[in-house]
Amino acid sequence: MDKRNKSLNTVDSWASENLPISQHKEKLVHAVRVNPFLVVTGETGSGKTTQLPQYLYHAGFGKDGKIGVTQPRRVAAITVAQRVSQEIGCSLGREVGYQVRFDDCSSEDTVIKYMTDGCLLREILADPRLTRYSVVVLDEAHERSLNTDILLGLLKRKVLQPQGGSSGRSTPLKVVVMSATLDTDKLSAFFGHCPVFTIPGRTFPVSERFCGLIGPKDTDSTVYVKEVVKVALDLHTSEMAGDILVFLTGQSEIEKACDMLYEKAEAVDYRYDVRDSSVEGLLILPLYGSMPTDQQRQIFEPPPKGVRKCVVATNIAAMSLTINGIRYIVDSGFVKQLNHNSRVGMDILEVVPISKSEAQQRAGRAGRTSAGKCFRIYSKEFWEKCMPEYMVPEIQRTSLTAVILTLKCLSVHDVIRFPYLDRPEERFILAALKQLYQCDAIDRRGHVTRLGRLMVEFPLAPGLTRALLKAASLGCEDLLLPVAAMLSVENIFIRPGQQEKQQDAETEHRQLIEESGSCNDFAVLLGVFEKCRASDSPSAWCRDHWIHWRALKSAFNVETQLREILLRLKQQRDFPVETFDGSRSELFRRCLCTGYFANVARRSVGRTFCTMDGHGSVVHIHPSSALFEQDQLDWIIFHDVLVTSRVYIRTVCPVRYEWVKDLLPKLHEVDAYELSNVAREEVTDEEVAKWEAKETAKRQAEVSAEDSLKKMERRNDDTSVSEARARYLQRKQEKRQGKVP
DNA sequence: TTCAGGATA
Repeated sequence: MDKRNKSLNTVDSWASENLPISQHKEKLVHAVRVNPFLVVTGETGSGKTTQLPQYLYHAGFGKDGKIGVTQPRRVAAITVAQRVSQEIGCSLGREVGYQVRFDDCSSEDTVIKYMTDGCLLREILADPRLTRYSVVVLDEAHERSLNTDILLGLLKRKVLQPQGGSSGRSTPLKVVVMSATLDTDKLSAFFGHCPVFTIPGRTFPVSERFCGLIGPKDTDSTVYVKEVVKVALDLHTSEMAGDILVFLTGQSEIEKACDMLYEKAEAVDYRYDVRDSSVEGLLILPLYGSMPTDQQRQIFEPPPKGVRKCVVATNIAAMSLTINGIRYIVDSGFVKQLNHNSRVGMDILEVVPISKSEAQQRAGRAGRTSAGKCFRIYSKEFWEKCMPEYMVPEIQRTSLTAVILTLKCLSVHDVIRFPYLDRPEERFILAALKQLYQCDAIDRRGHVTRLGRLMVEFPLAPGLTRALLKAASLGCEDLLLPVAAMLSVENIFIRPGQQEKQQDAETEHRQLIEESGSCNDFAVLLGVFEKCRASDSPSAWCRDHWIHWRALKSAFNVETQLREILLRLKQQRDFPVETFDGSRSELFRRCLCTGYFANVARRSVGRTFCTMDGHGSVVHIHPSSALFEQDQLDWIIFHDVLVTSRVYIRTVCPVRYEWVKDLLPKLHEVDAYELSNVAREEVTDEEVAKWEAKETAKRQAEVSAEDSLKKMERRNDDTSVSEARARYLQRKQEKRQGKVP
């Protein structure tokens, strides 16, 4: 083992003493002792993540309970726990441990527990008062992950509620929120203007330059690949030794840029054109999430002598990976972001400008080991006019269905007035409530049903969980468990960039579709899962069929986890049991209908379909589907929507009208404001019974399908939300005046 | 007639 490796693995005892945070040790411990809430801010390199929990541990905070520290990402939770266990001098999993999905490395002895924010949220479901913790530290709060945002709101409430003997905790829970950026005033105000503790960072200065190649009018994102290449080559010839990190948006852009870099570097011999005589060549390396890990090794190794390394990466290099030796940054100024569009009720992957704080974080990647330089391809004007101060937090961009169910299960009934640090748009919350009502997770008054309590246990989207539970009640969970697992991992079908290989892959995939023996994409997924698992060499089977082995391996893991959860729940006495008389194919598709009936579409003109969710969007079946170019379809359900050149639906299954017709009224009959439980105390059981009787009568009156479709479309247009609110308020007022019995 | 940024339980 060489020296470099050794120094990476040993913990130098003086290092932690030398960190910027160490001189604030006593003050920090005191601040936690006297305040229920504390905000700690400090740049990367301040040592707050590794040191603060240790200070609290040595100060005795671990005597009354654990010190829990959350991270938004798995790797961070694991590596920080490793580091801290070495510093304390215990084996990992004893006094210092971690817990992430599929990997619990903690024990009864564990006092400092690092975990993902999602893990802590799960723990709160089982133990709402967090009786096993004395301190909870939410780290990286500035990243504003969905789970951290929910935890912020929950912890704000938990600590303010009176606690004592009966609640199972002797001392009040302490909450520390750690954030890197300067937006700490908002966090402090959120927690009743709690104190903010600032720790100076230890990073090197990074000079920033706007190259001005992209201005506010350059909305066409294809330009930035070319500009980024130009700037990277310019700096290669004009700057002193040091590696380059280029930020781009995605795999295809990165591959394009790498091709161009190679081409140009060959056309002009850059080895003889560089300012620094110690730099001879350029090593170009792509880096993105779905890249095979064996190809990533070179990225983290120092380049050969005389060679400058140029890593072309996605945001993965800004968030979760650190590459040593980077001195130069080339920032495209863009990122791909999944945004929920509630007007069409779909998620759209968009290329958007990054925020100023993200740009600063990207620049900071050049100042980890020495002073660096950041080249931004956009103009100062672009910075000022197009880039927001902070990123829109995840909670305001994504589907809230699963999160709202979690809140409801934690007795947060009025989910609209929950203390959000940044409130999601009301229509997003209402849409989530509606979806939960549609899959029977909550009742008309917004209360969690027995089914909803079962559903919250699964780490899946509620619609998929509903289909799984339906199958379980019918005793055919073996059909849905693999499907649920396959749909919760990344796409398993490989689509290579090269034309020849692409055709090869397509032939293999078509073969798999035919072998599944049915025109149903869900059945294709089930077939792939079963065939691969049954083969002698699953990894070779994947290679032969152009299937992502990494994705399938993780699907096997997820399936096992889902099966364990289901087994546990099935032991409950009141687990639902149903019977069904029909073919296996029909059984399978009817289970899917139960979960996905909100995603139902009907044939429209030609090969287009029209969604029946009230938006009435025109959609196309994606060319990768088994149902693509099928002419005999009428009603279909689908798993998700992809908006690119057209609105595509993927993972499709044909259904019969009789299977969905009884479910369809549920798509439009409900008043979403009632579900939010704004006026829980005012809605009586009798009122609900009357309302339901009225709805049944209305349903019976709907004679033809055509009729109900028209009604649905009318009721669910853009004004439906305001109308619903008006109806609700009117009823409330009438009730107050005694008009309604 | 196609194109998946990054996470998470």
